[in-house]
Formats: sequence, structure tokens, C-alpha cells
Amino acid sequence: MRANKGEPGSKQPTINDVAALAGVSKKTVSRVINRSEFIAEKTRKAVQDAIETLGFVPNPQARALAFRRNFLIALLHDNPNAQTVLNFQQGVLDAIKDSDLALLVRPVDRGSDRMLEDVRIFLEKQRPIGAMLLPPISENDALAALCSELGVRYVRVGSALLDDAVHCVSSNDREVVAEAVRRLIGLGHRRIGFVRGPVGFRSAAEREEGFHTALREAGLTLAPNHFAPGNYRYAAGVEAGEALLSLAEPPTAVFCSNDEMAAGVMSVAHSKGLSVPGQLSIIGFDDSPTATHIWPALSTVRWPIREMGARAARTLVPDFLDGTAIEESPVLASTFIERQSVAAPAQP
Amino acid sequence: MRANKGEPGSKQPTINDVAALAGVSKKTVSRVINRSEFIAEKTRKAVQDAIETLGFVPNPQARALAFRRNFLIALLHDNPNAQTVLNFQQGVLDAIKDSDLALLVRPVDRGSDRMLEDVRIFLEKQRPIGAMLLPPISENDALAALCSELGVRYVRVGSALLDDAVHCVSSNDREVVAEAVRRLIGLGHRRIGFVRGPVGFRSAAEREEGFHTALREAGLTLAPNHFAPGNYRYAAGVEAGEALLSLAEPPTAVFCSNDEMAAGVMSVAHSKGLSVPGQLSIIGFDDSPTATHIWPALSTVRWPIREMGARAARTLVPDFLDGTAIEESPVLASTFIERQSVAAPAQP
DNA sequence: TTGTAAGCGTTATCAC
DNA sequence: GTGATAACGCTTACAA
Repeated sequence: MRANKGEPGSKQPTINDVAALAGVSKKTVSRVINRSEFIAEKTRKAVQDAIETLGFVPNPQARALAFRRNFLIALLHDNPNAQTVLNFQQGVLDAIKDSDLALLVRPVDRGSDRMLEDVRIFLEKQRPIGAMLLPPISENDALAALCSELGVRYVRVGSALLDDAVHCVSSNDREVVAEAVRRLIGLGHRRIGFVRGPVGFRSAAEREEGFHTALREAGLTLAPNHFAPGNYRYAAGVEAGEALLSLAEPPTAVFCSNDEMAAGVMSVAHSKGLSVPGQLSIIGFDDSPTATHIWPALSTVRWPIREMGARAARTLVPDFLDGTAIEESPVLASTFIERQSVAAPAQP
Repeated sequence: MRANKGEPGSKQPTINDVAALAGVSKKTVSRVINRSEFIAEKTRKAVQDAIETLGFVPNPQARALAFRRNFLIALLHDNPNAQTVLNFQQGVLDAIKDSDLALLVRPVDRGSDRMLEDVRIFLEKQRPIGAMLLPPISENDALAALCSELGVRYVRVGSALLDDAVHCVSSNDREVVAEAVRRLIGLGHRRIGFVRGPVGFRSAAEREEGFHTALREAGLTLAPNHFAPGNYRYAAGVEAGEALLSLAEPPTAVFCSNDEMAAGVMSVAHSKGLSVPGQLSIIGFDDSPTATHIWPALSTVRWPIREMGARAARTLVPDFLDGTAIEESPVLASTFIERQSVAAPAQP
């Protein structure tokens, strides 16, 4: 029952084949495909049947040409962390599964000064309906402006509200970090170290804010030598660990701005013969695979990244996705997960 | 100097604008775009200039329609491991950077019985030039057959040659595992445990083969209770560790078929108070982030996944990528990386 | 070496 | 409600 185009299976049936079989014009078929309201139920049924019979799949390229718009949404990222990118992708795909959309992935090089130009070429070429920007490039205002200029919708994903609600999906890093640190304080910790994320990252700033908030509430302050800079890399965690754990009066607990750095601090603890959590409590952030692979398992913050991916997609193209209301708040809650790396401090 | 289409920036210039400006026909412009040889250098120059002046970017949707083929290549995977997928993606993107191609990412659910049908719909809709199949779905012959049927090129990525050279990129798991195990034997280990990957995975079988090869060469055999089944997950590593390290005569070294399971074994060693590598040597496979994040750092096998991504792309669409010869062997070498988790066995 | 005419498969316009 | 007809921007015949 395939189209009469010669060898069986040689061609996909087109809208013309459907129209012929259903005995209507191609425009009517088009109306059915695009769910136009102005169509008789009977006609629609006939067309639907013809579509089924022929196994017709509308050609997205032709639609894209006619619509002057591709049925694509793009994910722009700077590879902050593989698991994050992939989980986010998965969330996006959850959301667009039953739609006509497909996902284009585009890593960008934050460092390059041609970055903006590269993205422009990419967007002009592919003409996606919209783009989702993952942190840290989501913090780049020029990038958002570029999207606007090119008529490409965008959504920025971040650790805090970076833009108005229709252009933003975020987590509540500040609050949840405060919660995690309160837990340490509740256990009796008074000397709590802090390993920061990279300068210029909003997430790093938010987490630091949260840390200080919890300390302030408890009337504590961060001793200057209990602060360590970092860049979200393991090596930075090692450096921080070396610095903090060599002090005459080292912290009894350390909050690290991500899991990778926490793993670095933990390695140093092990190699110095410090027991975790007996002599040192450690908390990370991300709930990356690393958090459960290291020993003891790391207490950390789970970032609802997959849900954020789905939310980002719905925020970006609600009209393509069963019109889910965007009434929802753009802020998704992270949760503190306590594992074996945290305990009360040893008695002095 | 934009096209004369009304409001500035309202429209992209089209091939017609270029043709008009250059004083040639649109077909000639098309020839320049597509690097036809039959064109006078002078004409080409004029057209190039016009393209530059107008900032013309060929509309990929229109080309796709005319070519009956999208300028897209697809990456099909079953999320074996985020880092792997992302590194592979990166490799592909390295290779296609200066081409007209874009990358479509499509996770598939290996478990679902609609998997083949889902992929068929995806390929029919998007009509990519080709698809790259990551393990373990690369081992699915029906999937490869489907690609052929639909006229979509494909490349299968695996731990061994899964197909003829033009459809395959692989690593040499068997050899490199043998090398790693030889190292253990060379250090004096005689009781070496093995944690296997999931049944039905070619990679698991290849690594097991390599393991046995090395043992056989040294006149050793694997004691039945030194074998543990697994599934590439952390929890399986923990189970394996519990089993192997509770034996009256436990192995002095364990080869794990991936890093995640190795991390599980290491956790058990730590919680049993066994020192690594003093009392137990451990080797993993993948060189995932986990390998360096756990303590002590894991000896493992680095799989040239990014290079394999680039190679896969070149194998898939050599004609779109500066005609790099496919003379190269489809097998890329993995390398054994020795870190702190391996040492000579303790004296009995 | 270059140009003309006819699609590619869909949607928009505007009658009916 | 529905259907001709003309786009959409590019390529492939086939001529010249």
C-alpha cells in the first residue's frame, strides 16, 4: 500500500499521495497535519486514515522551508560537566518526545573570542526555533542578546534568576547550600572551611552567599584561612585540601562548591590519614557520579538537572508541547542529600 | 550592505540576491557554494565577493529539500556513561567543525521493544546523512540493517570489529586488558580476581578474553570463586567486592571491567580496612572521571573515545570533510594507565 | 563554462 | 470548509 512511485519502498509517500488517496487537496492534508480547527471532522478522519494507510511522515525539511523555521531546538553549552549536560539533554528529550521537535547539540568555547561569531553562524545556519543556554554561558548577556536579534527564542539555565521568567530556569543554590551548612552547624561544627567555585561564575557566587548566610545566622564567621579559592576542578580541591588541612587549627568540616573539588579534599584527608567523617566532614554540590563512587559516599546537593531540562524545553516552546502552562515558577528546588561524609566533630 | 528586502536585518539574503549582485545566474552561485570544478576562477571570485558582501549563508533547509537529504549526522546512544557520550560528541564536533554538518543527538532505549520503530521514525523524519551508533546499541545488527534500508549511512563503534571497516570504528579492548593483567602478573600477583561486564555486551566479552589471555600466557587460571559477574554499575562492584574480599583466600588483585565497578570494589576494601594497593591492587577500565576522583587514584585503561568520535565522523562522511582518506585502520589503540591503585602483592 | 526551466514537499494567500 | 496557485531557497536535469 505504499506510494506508486516505482520500486517498493524507494520513496516516502508525500502529501500529494495522501491527498489523492483521501480525495482532497493537499492543503487540506496540510491542515490536518497542522491541527487546523477549520476542518470538518469527517474530512479529518478521511485524511487521517490515508496518512495511516500510507505511513506518511511529513518531510521536516519541506516544512522548515515553508515555515522559514526549523523544527529544531538547540542546546548550547560549554561542557561544564558531562553528567550535567547529558542529564539536561535527557530532560529536554523527555519533554519533546511526542512533538515534532528534534534536539541539536552545540558545545561552544567560552574562552574563544570568536565564540559569539561562531554561535551566530550556527544559529543563522540551523535556524532553530530556540536555544537553551547552560551555565556558565547562560550568564553571558551578549549571547542572549544575539538570540533575540536573530529571532531565536532562548532560555537561560542558572543557579539564580538570570533573566525574566520566560527566559529563565533556575535552581535555588543559595538556599540549599545554607541548608546544608546549617546541618553542619547543627552537628556542632564551628570551624567550617569553604572551597569556592571559579571567579565570575554566578553559581559560585550564589553558593558562597548561601554559605555565609548560614554562618551569619549562627553568629559564626569564616576565618580567612579557612577560605580556599577553586575552579570546580579536582586539582583545585586537592590544593584547597592541602592548604586547609595543614593549618594548625584546621576546619572540622569543609563545604566544597562542587563534588569534584570535594573529592580532591577527601583524597588529601585520606593521604594525611584523617578519617572522614570522624575527623573531617565534607559536603559537595552536584550529586555527580563521583559523589557516590568515592569512599565514604559524599553528602551533596542534588540539582534537579533533568527536570530543569524538561522545564527549559517547555518554557522555550510551550506552543509545540501540548501548551503546558508556563504558570509554573521557573525555580526548581535542589535538595541536600546526606551520606556518609558528614558527622559530628570529634571532641576536642 | 544587506539585501534590499525592506527593514534592515529583516531577511537573510538569498541565492538570488547574490546572483543579482554578482551578475550571474543562481545556478552559478550554487556551483560556487557546492565547490563545483566547472567554473571559471574569475566567476568564482566575483561570486565569493558577493557572498561576503551580503553575508550570505545558504539556507540549509532549502538545500536539504533539494538534496532530499539533511546536512545532519546523528548520534544514537543508550547513555552507557555520560562522559563517554560527551567525549564522543566532542570528537565528532571536532571533525565536523569546518563543514556544513550539524550533529543531532538521539538517545534510544535499548530495553524498549519499540526501539527499532522509534529509530525508524526518527531517521525517516530527520533524514540525516548518517548515524553513528555507540555501544552497546552498536552491536545490534537490526539497527544497522535499518540504516541500510533507509539509505542512512552508519558507523558502529565498538570494542572490536563489529562490521566491515567502512562501517566500523573500534578500540582494542582485548589486547590492552591483556597488557594490564600482564602488569599485575609481572608484579608478582598470582591470585587475580575478575569482575565481568554485563552478559551480552561485546565489550564485556572482549575484556574477559583479554584477561584470560594474559593468565593463560603465564600458566595461571582463574579460580571459579575469583570470578564475579557484574553490569558496569557501582553497586555490582560493591557486590563483587563483598564476595571476593570475604574469601578465605581472597585475590591480591582484581581486574574490573570498568571504573565504576572498580570504585565499588575499592569502597569495600576501604570499609574492610584493607589498604589499596598494599593489600589489594585494583584496575579498572574507561579512565572515567571517577578513576582520578577516588582515592587512591585508579589504574585503568584509557579508551581514545574523543578520537574515536572524530574518526567515526570521518568514516561516516569523508566526502563532507575534506576527503580525509579512510585508509586509516578502524582500530584505535587504548592505553593502560598506571596510577596508585596497583603495587606488588604483600609478602604472604 | 554558464544559464534556463522544472522540480523538491510543504505552507500561505485568497478566492470559492 | 476547501482548493487552486504561488511561494519558500536551493539543486538537478538539460541546453546553450
